[in-house]
Amino acid sequence: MTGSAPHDWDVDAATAGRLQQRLAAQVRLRDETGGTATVAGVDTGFEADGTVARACIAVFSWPALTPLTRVVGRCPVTFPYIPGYLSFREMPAILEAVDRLAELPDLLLCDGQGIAHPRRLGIASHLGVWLDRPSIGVGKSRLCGRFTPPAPDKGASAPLLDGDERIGTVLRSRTRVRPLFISPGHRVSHAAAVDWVLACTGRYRLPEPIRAADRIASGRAR
DNA sequence: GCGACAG
DNA sequence: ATCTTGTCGC
Repeated sequence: MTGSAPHDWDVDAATAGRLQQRLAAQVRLRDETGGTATVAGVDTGFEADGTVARACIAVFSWPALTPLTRVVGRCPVTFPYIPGYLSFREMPAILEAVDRLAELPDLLLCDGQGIAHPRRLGIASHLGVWLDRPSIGVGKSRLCGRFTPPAPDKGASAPLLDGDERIGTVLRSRTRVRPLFISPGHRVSHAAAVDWVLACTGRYRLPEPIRAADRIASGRAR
């Protein structure tokens, strides 16, 4: 469907790191989400004792946010969990799910980081570049970067910094909840990334598309 | 050498 | 991520 080299997943951490550096150079931070008509949530869970990765992509219409379709992809796990290399563990299953989509969503909200990553290629950026699609990283906790806690009110935010470089936004998606770590994945700006997350968030901490994907990926819904 | 560390 | 009951708070 998209992508390129067949086996960029069967590598060791050192090779994966070089691959991340190379792909990070392709990330664009200009907002290109203008004509968005569909927004998808992407999340991965595990089954068979953590032996198999199960990814779900839940697609919604925009701006009505009506559920349109959802697909699931599975793949044997071949890469261990190493902070900073998450995409090499989960992307194979995500791409299996992508293959089951009739058409690519206009915008992808991924569970995990975008450029808020040591080499600026968290899973949201990796997927966005791979599919050449706008993507946003929605992390439930911090991987790297420094920040001052944002005010407790919904919408309050603080920049996530790595030295003097801005790599994301620490965002209070709901009043008095633990903040989310938002960062551009690909073809989205910092500001647009935050706007999209807030626009897709309803009564809960996580945006609806990700919640929907999460319920299925984690195996507690169908 | 000593912490930190997405899911 | 996943293993797990009750429990605290809105």
